[in-house]
Amino acid sequence: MARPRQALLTASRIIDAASALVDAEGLEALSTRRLATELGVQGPSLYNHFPTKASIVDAVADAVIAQVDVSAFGAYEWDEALRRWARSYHAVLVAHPNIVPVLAQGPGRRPGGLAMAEAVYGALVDAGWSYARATHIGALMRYLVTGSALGSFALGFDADPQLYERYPHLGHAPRLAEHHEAVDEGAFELGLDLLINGLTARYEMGIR
Amino acid sequence: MARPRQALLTASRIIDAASALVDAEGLEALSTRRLATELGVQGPSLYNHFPTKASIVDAVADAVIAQVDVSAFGAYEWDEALRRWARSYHAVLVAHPNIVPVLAQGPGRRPGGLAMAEAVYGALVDAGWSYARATHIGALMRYLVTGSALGSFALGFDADPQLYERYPHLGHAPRLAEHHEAVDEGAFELGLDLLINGLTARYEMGIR
DNA sequence: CCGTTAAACTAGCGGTGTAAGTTTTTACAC
DNA sequence: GTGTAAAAACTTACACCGCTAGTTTAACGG
Repeated sequence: MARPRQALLTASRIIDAASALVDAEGLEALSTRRLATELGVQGPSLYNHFPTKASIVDAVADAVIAQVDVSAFGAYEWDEALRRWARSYHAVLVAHPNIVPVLAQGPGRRPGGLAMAEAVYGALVDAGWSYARATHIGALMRYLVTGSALGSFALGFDADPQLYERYPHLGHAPRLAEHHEAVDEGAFELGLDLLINGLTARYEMGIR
Repeated sequence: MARPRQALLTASRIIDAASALVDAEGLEALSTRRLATELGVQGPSLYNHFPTKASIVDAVADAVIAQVDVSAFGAYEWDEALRRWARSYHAVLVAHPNIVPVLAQGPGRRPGGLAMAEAVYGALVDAGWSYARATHIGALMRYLVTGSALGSFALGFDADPQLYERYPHLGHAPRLAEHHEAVDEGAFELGLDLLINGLTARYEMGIR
């Protein structure tokens, strides 16, 4: 087949297929040949639309970040906005856990990530936080959200009970997987409460 | 060369060389052939000592975790112990950033990681925290430490100034890299303060 | 209508993890 | 002491990887 009358591929078709593949089978399953097969095409054809595989992965990551709702920053006080944004951010990452390792490396040059950073940082600075503190707060929220999405804490423990015989306090560890959603959500919500309540207290004391 | 009189490889020589390679050139540079070359040996010889490449990476990760100081849990109150442990954990990860993506996936079956979890969880439960809350606190601390080590927040922004022209609040972003250590440390210390002070307040109110 | 660009193809390079089988040495049982 | 089994190196090779180069054909702009 030479050039077809109707293009078989578009950037968005590629991103959609890549996202589906990563969601279903993980980052390791995303190879150029595999992705091309999924799209009914040969591997190198992808390079007519993206310069490298990394740029495809980046596009997938940015499509996920674009789903995060930042509208709270125009509608609520900084603390409530931060809380609502963090929950949306967290929910999106939990829905697409396999791409989190890419997101955890930072926004890079991805427009969605930069737009989100702009919204957060702008709202904090507008509320009166110093540039340095606004940066710290943005970093902290990213630590909490990506840390909690990057490999479930509960699922990070191997389920083999025999493994824990030598650790008297870890007897419940192999059963963590059963409640992993509750464990991970509980930790996230506790962290969110502690961070935002603590920040609010400082803010009201004038430490910004 | 058949079997040599003196074994060329041992598990610990392999782990040492792999750690050095990962520290110096990153996880991507760690290939079996490259590692073997570094050890003066052919690639497949590694498989006489480790079943898979993943098991080598795991061993490297566990050697790093083993450097974390958990001795504070026997010597201080739970909150001060938590603070000292977290700082040691953070320092170790900052010293070996390239292996953090592996650590962030959880302890798995690695003895060092399990021993650390045992120390933390045991100390929290002994201090009176409920099983559920102790789990949440352990998870939270891991989120903060791995999140802050997994790709510097400050270095996660591309340094190209042109990239930020459309984002009025991100004008300082390209210069974040200059102060990245201070930014990342500041965020980590702020998070540690907020989390532990918040937990202490709850603890003293009897919410455990 | 003609030249350029676009979008598919095939062939192939150098790399990856690792399985299989070979050779030689060492350690141990009788 | 000798026979045997295990250990630790080797070579070869397979299937896969990201990606480059060059080819073919269709669509588009002047």
